[in-house]
Amino acid sequence: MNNRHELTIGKLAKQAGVNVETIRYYQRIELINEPIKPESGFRKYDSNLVSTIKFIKRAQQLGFVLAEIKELLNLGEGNCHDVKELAIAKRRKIIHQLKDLHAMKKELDGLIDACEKTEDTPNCALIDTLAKSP
Amino acid sequence: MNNRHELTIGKLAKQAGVNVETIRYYQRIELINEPIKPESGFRKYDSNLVSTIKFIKRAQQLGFVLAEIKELLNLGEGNCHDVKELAIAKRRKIIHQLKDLHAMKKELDGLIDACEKTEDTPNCALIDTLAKSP
DNA sequence: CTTGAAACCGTACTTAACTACGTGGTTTAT
DNA sequence: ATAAACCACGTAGTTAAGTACGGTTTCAAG
Repeated sequence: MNNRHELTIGKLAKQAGVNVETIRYYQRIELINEPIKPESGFRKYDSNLVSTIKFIKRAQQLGFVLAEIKELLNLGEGNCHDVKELAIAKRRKIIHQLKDLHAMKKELDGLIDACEKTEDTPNCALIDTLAKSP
Repeated sequence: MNNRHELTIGKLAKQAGVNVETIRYYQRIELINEPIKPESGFRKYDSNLVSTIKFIKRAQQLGFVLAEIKELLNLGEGNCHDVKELAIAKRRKIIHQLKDLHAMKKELDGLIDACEKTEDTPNCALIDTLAKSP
């Protein structure tokens, strides 16, 4: 689908919706790898990196830190034994987050609903509910 | 259920599972408010703050930053008009996160499944899938 | 009533994740 | 072929969210 071609760092950054400096930062911490620099000229980036960077950004919004995202990105490599362990751990974490988010959404639904019906501010049960999630 | 009583900052921290300094930090940024100091003696904290702090910690794990959490905590106050706006925006965000997490979980399920069946590492589609989520 | 653990307080340090900056090289549009 | 725009690289600065620390005060147990 995606015509894969080569990009300069600037194009890559624009397409991925991040700053050029961010990409250079990701390279420095080895989250993505820096293409070798040709004897003369600029480095060329494969356009599939656009997806990778977008993935990183979304994963961050979901509460993953870059170190974890690095692991996620490496899941495809390495042998299955290790991959499975890691994947299961990640999944556990995600299931937990899903549970919490559901609870939070339900509370917000209730809050919004109550607001719809009355001028009276419902005393917020949101905190207690979420706090007792283990 | 929870016998509500007064705690010192140290007890509060221990019960909430955070550092004393963290509580003092939350006070500084006005995420929670500092009880007035009695003419003589230590400040006393209401035990319901335990829930509040646990809530903060969970919300952070869900990707909310302290500024947003502050808003969430204030949802109960203020008039219903504002509350509703905020709550709806938060809910939208949460729904979005739920969607992403579901997608991620499904990918991991697939990865784990593939690992179960073969020694062959399945080439990870996770990135592409997540990346195209708007 | 003393002494050791906590609380208080202000300030400074740390880590993660960028973002900016300056100097110099390369490319491209005119 | 030359200026504007962009890339390379190293270093420095920023913001959020704590964490540490050092001196003083206060409480509580023996």
